[in-house]
Amino acid sequence: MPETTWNVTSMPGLPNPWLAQRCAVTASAPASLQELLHATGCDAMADASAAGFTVAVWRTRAGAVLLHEGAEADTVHLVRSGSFKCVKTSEDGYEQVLAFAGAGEVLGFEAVSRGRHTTSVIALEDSTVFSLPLRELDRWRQRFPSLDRALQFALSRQLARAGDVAEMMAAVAAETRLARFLVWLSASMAERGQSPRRLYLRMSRRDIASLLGVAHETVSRSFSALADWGCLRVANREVEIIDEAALRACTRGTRGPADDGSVRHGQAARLRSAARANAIAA
Amino acid sequence: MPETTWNVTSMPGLPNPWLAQRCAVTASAPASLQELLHATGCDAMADASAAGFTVAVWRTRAGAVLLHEGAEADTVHLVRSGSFKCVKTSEDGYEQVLAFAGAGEVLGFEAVSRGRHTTSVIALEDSTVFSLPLRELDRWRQRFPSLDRALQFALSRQLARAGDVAEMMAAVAAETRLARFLVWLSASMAERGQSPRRLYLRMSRRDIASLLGVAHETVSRSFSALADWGCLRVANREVEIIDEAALRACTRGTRGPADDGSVRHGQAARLRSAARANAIAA
DNA sequence: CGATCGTTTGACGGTGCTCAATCACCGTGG
DNA sequence: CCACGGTGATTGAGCACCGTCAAACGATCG
Repeated sequence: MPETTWNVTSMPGLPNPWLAQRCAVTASAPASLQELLHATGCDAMADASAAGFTVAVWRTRAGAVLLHEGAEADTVHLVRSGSFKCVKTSEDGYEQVLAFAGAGEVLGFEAVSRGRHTTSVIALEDSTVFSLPLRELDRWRQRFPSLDRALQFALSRQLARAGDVAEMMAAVAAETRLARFLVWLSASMAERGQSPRRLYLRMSRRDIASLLGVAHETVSRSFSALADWGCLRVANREVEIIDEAALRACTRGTRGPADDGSVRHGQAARLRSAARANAIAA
Repeated sequence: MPETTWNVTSMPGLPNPWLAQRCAVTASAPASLQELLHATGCDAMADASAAGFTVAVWRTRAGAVLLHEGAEADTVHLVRSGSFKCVKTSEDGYEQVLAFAGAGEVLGFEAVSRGRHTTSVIALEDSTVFSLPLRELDRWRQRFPSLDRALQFALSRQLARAGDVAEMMAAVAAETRLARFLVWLSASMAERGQSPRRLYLRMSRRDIASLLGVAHETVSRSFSALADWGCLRVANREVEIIDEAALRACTRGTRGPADDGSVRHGQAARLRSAARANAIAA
């Protein structure tokens, strides 16, 4: 299997210059359908007729751009290992992070309806993806019902995750947003069989800030606050959840019920006491 | 065709009492596959073998709950006419709006991966939906490739829309968020062949506020501001876009590029002058 | 070891959230 | 017919939180 490598320093025809970034994506050994199904976490069994059938696998280095916003779409990817961020880059160069994606997640499917990718996808670490050519996809799905089921399952999860992201961004207090993000991340790790307690953040503070819709300094402050309140132990990108109940208490706190007249002033003070109360109760 | 009607005043087994709401959903005359395909906006042609094949149609009154968060999922819906809001209800009763959905959009597909619905879906006006039973869906998709294509197309668009929502919520200034929402809504109306200038908002200010992640008073103030700046004419729920260029100017404004050191102070003042500058230029 | 980037912490000012009052709109019932 | 709540929308006032700017520190990599 020849290893093809290419670098894209400029993407002619793209609307804005910020999209031009170095791209380091290489082909790797193809994988069996069985392995793809396993990655999705869907319990579908490989079809009998799938013997010998393989799907292409690509390797991406940390920081590499797997999909370019605005580029023509010919492939859908499914994460095999590693992690990615999905971003929209605006004219002034601001990177809005829409989601983080780990093993089993679909990348680039939005392009099916528009022909072009609506987001850029960037690897947060050295990663591998299954590549499904759009040209063949319909045929493959018809031939291998298990592949079809796995894809529908993954798409469904993608939609659910989009809702989760909105829920994180919608919180009032910055600490609440971060707490929700960490609980979400913890759950994601648990789903993949990793420790829900000890988290290693593959993304920068700035990326987290972008996802949550706050300034990156505020994320830093929120980490410190949650650590002060005894929820976390933070060392750079290593986060340990000390008191899950207290952290979960911090995830509560919305804009309040539509028709409730109760007093609801000083969100930050409320959060502090909530975390403390939970710490004492434990 | 008998018209079956039922009312659900309480949903036993649901985690929280706020989810219990009156539900007024009735069966209507089934529709052809051809009509379903047309609703999606996908250009797939109906299959030859689809003659006589029909899908169930439901009618929902304004305010009715089509899908209950936490309820077991057995159906996927596709909007035929009208509009809906998708909400997550938290323990304290706050309704977080995740999205608004119009004709051609998929409702309830997130449940495929989790078995239960993760959001409630509420009709904003009298509406109709195509109902696709999950039990039959895989079989139908296999028998009618055009149905399959339409569904994939709609799912893809759903994912793209989730990104749009994140983009709206991510903006710094409240006026920017509202401006993005209005531009988005205008584009949605145009896609469906309606006027992109004169908008009738089916949702309340509170719903908009929830989607954008701000207080509903702030939405009201932002409407007034955009009207003052000559972008809009606002009369209750009727909105006319007077100066699209000025409105579009208000959609710009992010947290600024990652590595740019230029001065960026007083977002509100910037917006005012941006809208004015555009108004003068025109 | 210097350069660059990411992270943390501080200070200050502005924006938006909370609370509150008012008005408009609407269906109901006196 | 108009009073009567009820809901939704608008506007104002005060203050808390977070964004902006700035500087220092730490990590990583050449």
